[in-house]
Amino acid sequence: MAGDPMRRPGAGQTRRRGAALEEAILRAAADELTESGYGGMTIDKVAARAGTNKNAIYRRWPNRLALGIAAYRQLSTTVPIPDTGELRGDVLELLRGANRHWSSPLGAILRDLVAAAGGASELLAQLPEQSGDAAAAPWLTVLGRAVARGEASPEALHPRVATVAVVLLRNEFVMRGAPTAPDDVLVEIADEVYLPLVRKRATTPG
Amino acid sequence: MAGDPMRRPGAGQTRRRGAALEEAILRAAADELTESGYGGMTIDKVAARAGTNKNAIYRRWPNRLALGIAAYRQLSTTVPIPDTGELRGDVLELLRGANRHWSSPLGAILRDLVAAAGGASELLAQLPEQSGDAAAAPWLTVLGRAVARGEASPEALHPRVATVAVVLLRNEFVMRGAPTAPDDVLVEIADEVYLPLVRKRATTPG
DNA sequence: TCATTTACGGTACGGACCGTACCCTAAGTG
DNA sequence: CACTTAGGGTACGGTCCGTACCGTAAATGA
Repeated sequence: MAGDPMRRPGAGQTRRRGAALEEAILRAAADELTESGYGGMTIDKVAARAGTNKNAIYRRWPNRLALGIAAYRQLSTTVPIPDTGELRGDVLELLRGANRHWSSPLGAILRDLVAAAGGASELLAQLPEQSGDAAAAPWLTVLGRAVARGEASPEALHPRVATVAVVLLRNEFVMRGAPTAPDDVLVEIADEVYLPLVRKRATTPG
Repeated sequence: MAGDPMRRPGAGQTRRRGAALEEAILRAAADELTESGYGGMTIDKVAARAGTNKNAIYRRWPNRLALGIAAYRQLSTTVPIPDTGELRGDVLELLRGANRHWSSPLGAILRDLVAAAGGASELLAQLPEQSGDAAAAPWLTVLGRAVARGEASPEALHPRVATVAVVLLRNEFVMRGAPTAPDDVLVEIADEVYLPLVRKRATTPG
């Protein structure tokens, strides 16, 4: 399973081209990413695993980072939106999902990619979870239901407000290098920050 | 100013040792950091600029990252704590300071270092602004005064709550690769999230 | 004062990768 | 069945890390 080129060694060596080859490269790159992380994803190794060579890769992607981002996109999955019936439960569920994601190997890869992009927004934009509104969508959905139930204020239906909780959690990973945030932290973020923020609040003075 | 070894070329070449040499190396590394960023801070270049060689460096730091962190500490300065007389003014002032910091070359260096540490908490802890409570201190001070004035709720005097604003701003830098966050964003963070959060709030149901 | 130990400086090297170049050949194309 | 396009094999230059070795200046102490 590791290191086996996709080409059958002895069989009729039909030489892949175009899309077929591209998919093989992406699969190989994704495998390398999950096995060794972005730092360990070497162009030579990807080429070897895909049963091709560096030419075919550099003909398609300008550099290692671009390949890494493309490969990561194959690995990222969409988040299921919880519906526990009350806001707090949904919030904790979303936070736990994010916690699992960021503490998984996938999370480490994503952090490395973001770091390697070094603020190049045209590259960052290619990462699914950076697409801003894409990341905000589940939160807005959950909040929308809470607003309908009267649990949350309509003013909270604002991307920056809605995503506060997950941004705080992400900060835990970036600053502390924590492997996994303990559940206390999630509860604290929810109870001390997020829920007070989005619940119906009195109009504030001056 | 660039590339000049600290040793006078022709003069009596008194060979530096111990602390004197260590300081010279750190100065050279800090200069390289500001000139070329962390990615451009090469061990060879640091050694050349310090007028020494790689041995002297590797005898003191185990690798490039450790040297980078040590050098960065020399560059980081402490934040002045604003006192405008009202919470909103202080918050915006602190946010603007953070904005300047993160968008400066120093901010890029810090991001690269955090990224290179890749979650190694023993390294991250060496960075001044990661020391958690150190970063929270100005916010707690400003909030403390606001609480005394009756502008903020005492419950806000909690590191995780107090630092929410700057965490959100930092997120702007990490996710978007924005050079500088426009002032609108700071105002939005303050008015939409932070101030509603820390102002006196009614005890929440359930 | 002089032998001994310690720490620097010079230099070379192995090793890992990146990204590029060349050349041959299989796969598509008309 | 030419002809063009895209893969595959391979080699190479270049950069940088981290280590090793060896001669020598600086500290140490008898």
